[in-house]
Amino acid sequence: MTEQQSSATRFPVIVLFRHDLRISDNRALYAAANTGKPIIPVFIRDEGNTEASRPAGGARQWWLHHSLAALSASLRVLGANLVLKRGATQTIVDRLLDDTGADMVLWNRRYDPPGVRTDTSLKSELIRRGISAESFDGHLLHEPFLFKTGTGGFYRVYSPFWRALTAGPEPRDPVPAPRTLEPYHESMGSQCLNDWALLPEKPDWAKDFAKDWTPGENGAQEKLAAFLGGAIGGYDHDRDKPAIEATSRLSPHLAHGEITPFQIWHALKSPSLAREGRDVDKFRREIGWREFSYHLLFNNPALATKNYNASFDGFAWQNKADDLKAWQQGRTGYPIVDAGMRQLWKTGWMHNRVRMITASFLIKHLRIDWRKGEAWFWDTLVDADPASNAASWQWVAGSGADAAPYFRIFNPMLQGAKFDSLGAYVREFVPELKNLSDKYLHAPWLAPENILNEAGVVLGQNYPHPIVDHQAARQQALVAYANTRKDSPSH
DNA sequence: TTTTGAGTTGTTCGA
DNA sequence: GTCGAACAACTCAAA
Repeated sequence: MTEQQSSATRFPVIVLFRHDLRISDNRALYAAANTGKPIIPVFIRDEGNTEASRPAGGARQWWLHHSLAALSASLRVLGANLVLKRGATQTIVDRLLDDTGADMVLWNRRYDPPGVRTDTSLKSELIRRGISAESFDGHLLHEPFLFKTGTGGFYRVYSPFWRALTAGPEPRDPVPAPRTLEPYHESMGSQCLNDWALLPEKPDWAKDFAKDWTPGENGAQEKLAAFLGGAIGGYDHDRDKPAIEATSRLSPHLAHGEITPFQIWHALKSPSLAREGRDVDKFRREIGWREFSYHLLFNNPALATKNYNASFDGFAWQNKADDLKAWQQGRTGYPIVDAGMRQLWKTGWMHNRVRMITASFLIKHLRIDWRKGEAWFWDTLVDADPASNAASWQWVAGSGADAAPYFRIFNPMLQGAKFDSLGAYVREFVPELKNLSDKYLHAPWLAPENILNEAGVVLGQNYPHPIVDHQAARQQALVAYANTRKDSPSH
């Protein structure tokens, strides 16, 4: 070995972690390990300004704390120490390069607009200075900047998007976790995770989260294995029933990159699942919706703040503060809505079907701007995702790409009766109604006085009267929508 | 260029 | 009780 080669191998390589908190199927980490160089894994908390990233909401911060602890432990087993830093990405990286003499920086790509901006500028700056900088896939099966319609645009409708995605080359296989990492022995002055104060105190509203969730890569793999070994068998049939554990619950793990869509895709090809073809297809399409949401966000950076369809800009929102508060606290008087909002607050997650019901209620029954709902979900969901959250709220509002028609207004009583017919979901999260019979559970105000008495329900005291009348609210929403269409410039 | 078929998740009304 | 139509056109994506 020449003098030059041996000195080249001595320079460490920096691996940036962001929302890819895993060691398996981590192509940046894998590539770093293959260089044989000492490795410095770094997580930079770059939340000083919204130009760099949308600051994590409270529930995501709780998750992030535990996920970083898990990642740190996994890396230590491999021989590397995770370095925690806080500040602007470029500044921190510059300092690390100066301090260590590292000549290579690797990371996995982000697709949210601030992340893209930050990483694009970082890469060009590093390359300009002769530092080797490379990024890898992992967060998405498709690269939004490569994925185009036949005429060169981006997809605005899900079905053609999905057809094109599945007609393309089979997604790559996952790469394994590195067996070992070459340690870097200098102290890097890592900050202390506890000092970041990511966990809530006084009150500790996340105290029940750990009953449902195990943040980290191991937790993610356990959830996947449990799902593929069980619930996927009834996925097509039961996934809309919130009382049944019929969904994968992988969303927070995906949001933090503790598992990749490549790993999920690969696992779905297992021969043991061959008999569940229909359910597997259905689940794959949900992965597809996550991809589509990122596709939309990548091509519409303001997806979380601006109506995708500008003809909604003139919509007459009511935005009553009391109504918003009642919705957030699960006190609307509509049991299925309240159950959902309380599940969200208690567990940091809400069943997908109920997300649609609660979102529809906020937007159409209360006529509160979808952005206020999006912001609440962003703050309270452990799986809050910049793409899925924004795209889904716009979908419900009717303002999004390939959105639900505006006149599609969920009826909370019907939805409750249809998808929580036995009432187990409502009874779990709205216990004050638990003794009410199925017949009135989704519309307690219709129950005769004696039935309410027997169930211990006193409307207006231990459970609210409905804050709006369904029929009237529906009519008003349709009128507001019709007026918007009349006023919109395109008409 | 034009045409064509299609488009996650619903509700209500009236026959 | 069941069923089909109306609700709104609009625009996308590919042939």
